[in-house]
Amino acid sequence: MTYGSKATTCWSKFSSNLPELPEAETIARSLREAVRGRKIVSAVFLAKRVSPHDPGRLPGRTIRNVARHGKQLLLELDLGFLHVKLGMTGALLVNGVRGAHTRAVFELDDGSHLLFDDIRQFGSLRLVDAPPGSLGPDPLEMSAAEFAARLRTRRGKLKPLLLNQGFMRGLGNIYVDEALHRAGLHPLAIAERLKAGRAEALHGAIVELLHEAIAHRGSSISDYVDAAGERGSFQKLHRVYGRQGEPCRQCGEAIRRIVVAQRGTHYCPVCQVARR
DNA sequence: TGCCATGTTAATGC
DNA sequence: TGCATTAACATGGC
Repeated sequence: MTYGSKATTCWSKFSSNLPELPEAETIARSLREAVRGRKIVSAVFLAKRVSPHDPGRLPGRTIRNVARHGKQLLLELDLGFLHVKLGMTGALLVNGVRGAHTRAVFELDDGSHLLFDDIRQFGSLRLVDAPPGSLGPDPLEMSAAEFAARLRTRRGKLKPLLLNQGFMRGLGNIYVDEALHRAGLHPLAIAERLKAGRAEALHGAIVELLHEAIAHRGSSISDYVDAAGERGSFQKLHRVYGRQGEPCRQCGEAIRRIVVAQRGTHYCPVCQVARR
């Protein structure tokens, strides 16, 4: 992905590939500073796939705040919410350069522009009256005991369960693999069979992982170079994701890659032993 | 060239 | 009901 050029310095890029909770949090924080209090002057949608059904409601609305909801974003307006699903390649750019993958352009009352770029168009923008209620709790807003209690009721495998946004919102493929490694749990382990202590330890690993990733502004796994140097850096600290064949940082064993629930799944066969 | 990567949703079957 | 499986969507990268 390339947007703008190094010669163009007066814009900021709030994006990441494969955005999960830490990337969405990073985007929300930086976007909040840039657009809070701004009024939307005009909104143009360039792709039907990603445009809301009633875009005419947007002009004149004031953006009161920007919140993260799992791995999604909510622009809180003075009338409803603009619900942003980033999908795999969605990006929100303040004063970005309009390009072939720009799907929406919002003109704001201070003269700035907010772009929604999305190469693969898995993302969407919708106007809603209330935050979506169909997702599970946020891992950062849930106690370890609550998490363990929820795990206990599930008979599925850990990997697909943690990817399931209805069970818990915010984790995607990268952070599920990283969390399971930190907790020493095999991706195929059955949720309900975990002892309470191990379930709570998994929650602790998830929270610690997410906080570290947020501190590093998330993971950027594409090779683009941002003019402002605002790429996330957490990809350098991945312990298993994308490291198949490389030595486990904990024990030296080669990281293995298997497919679970149609997703590449990375784990250490020594540190993450399947128990029965 | 054709497959892979990904998140989400839907469909189907057990 | 929950869980597994498969497909669809889009497109750049290899």
